[in-house]
Amino acid sequence: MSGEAIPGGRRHARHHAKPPAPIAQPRRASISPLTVKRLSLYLRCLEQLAEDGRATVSSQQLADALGLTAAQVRKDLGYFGQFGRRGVGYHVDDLVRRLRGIFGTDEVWNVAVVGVGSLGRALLGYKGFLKKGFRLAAAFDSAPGKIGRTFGGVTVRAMAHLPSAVKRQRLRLAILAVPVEAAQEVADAICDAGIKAILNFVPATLTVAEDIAVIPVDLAVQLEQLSYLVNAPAGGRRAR
Amino acid sequence: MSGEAIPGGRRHARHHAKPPAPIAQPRRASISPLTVKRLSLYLRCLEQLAEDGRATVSSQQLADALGLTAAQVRKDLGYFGQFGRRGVGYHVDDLVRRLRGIFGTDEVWNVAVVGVGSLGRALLGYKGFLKKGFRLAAAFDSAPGKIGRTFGGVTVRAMAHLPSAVKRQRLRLAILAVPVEAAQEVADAICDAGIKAILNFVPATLTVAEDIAVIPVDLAVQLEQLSYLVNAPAGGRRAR
DNA sequence: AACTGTGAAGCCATTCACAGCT
DNA sequence: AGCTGTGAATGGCTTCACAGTT
Repeated sequence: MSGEAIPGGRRHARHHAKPPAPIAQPRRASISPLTVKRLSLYLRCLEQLAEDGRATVSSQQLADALGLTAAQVRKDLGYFGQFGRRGVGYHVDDLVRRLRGIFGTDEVWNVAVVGVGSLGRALLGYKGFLKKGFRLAAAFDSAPGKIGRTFGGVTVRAMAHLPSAVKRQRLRLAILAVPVEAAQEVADAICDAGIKAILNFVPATLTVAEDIAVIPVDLAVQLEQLSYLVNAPAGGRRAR
Repeated sequence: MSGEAIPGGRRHARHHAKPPAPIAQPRRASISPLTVKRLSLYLRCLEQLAEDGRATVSSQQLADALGLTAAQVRKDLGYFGQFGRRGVGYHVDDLVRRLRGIFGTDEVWNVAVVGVGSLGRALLGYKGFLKKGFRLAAAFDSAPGKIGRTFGGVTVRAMAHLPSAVKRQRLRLAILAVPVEAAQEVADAICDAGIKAILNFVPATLTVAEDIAVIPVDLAVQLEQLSYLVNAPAGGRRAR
């Protein structure tokens, strides 16, 4: 009811490589979500390395830092181009730039926070997003008592203002943090307003159009994963 | 590098079914984390169905509600026992009970919140965890200004009290929400105190003993996944 | 000598398809 | 007839292993 059959479009004419590759954002061809998730971890790690002043890093070092294999690091990066230099490794600053290009976070994305309960407020107060290329730039709620109040420098507006804000502020991402009863209705409004992707903190499965991306973050589910692991007689531990 | 080589034991002499099967928590044999995650979603969905007064549900209906296939639902459940009745489906209340047994959440788990910044406070204020079997029962911080204050009915204590609280309150899970610089140090303290699993909100990879489970929840990473999907010229949308 | 990039192999997860209950 | 439980087939992700580059 959501992970629809993928269009499965034919695409991607493979033009053969160029040695170091010109700019970021090269070929594409439906990359696994697992790969994309690891890409985020590579980026986070590389940003740390850059801050520490490291110039280059090998796939093995990256793998060790994240609990992966060197081959996997190379393969993941290989889907997007040839970013390394044989015998040398990857240039940290360069790879950071390329990864940001892949995510689009070389430019700042404005993000809407919809639902300003305690979680929404906590997110508005977190200053770490900007460094990663995300600015929580607008907040919406339906409670009259919240509208007009300011959290983390952002003034809460009525839901009715969402569509115009989407255009004016070029909002493409929304963080959904409303009560579970309201979730689907609000999600519909968000999509109608022109938002392209939703980070869903609500413990409910949203039904949205095919071209809207949704990533669920259900904290109770995460705790359950943990209690399973602790409860399990045998079996694997999780990484990190 | 984490998902250790599996024992791979031969086991499970197939003793032919017992109609409804005795109690929950039957066989086990290193289940995929992906399966465990879906199990949480089944449970969430079933709890909703139970609230709505539904008596039975088929694998197809469950699959439709979550964007999966009926075969996958049956296979996932099949790892843990024979919970359904052919020709009928699954009894909702029964399956809820069995799934809770698998997660261990038929009893309430006390959880420690370590780091009472805005995110920690928001979590302490969220009342939805208890219904899922988790009680945020203790909070710790190192800032003198926070110690003694109460959030969501929980009084913040100094980190030094963690070890005794672990024993007294039988804390096995901790939510880590401290600043990134302190994360590894605090994680070490948490593990020393006897905590068995960590929900890690800090954007850093923790190094912990093999027998400690860690599940990372990096919100910037999640936003990056979304921006990738929106940025991507072609390719799949995510579910939910 | 060090290290990347990448086909091929291996492994794991999902889907298929159907036997077996109700 | 309806629906589960599960081997077998399929498909996808990861690891291997090595050619290629610095």
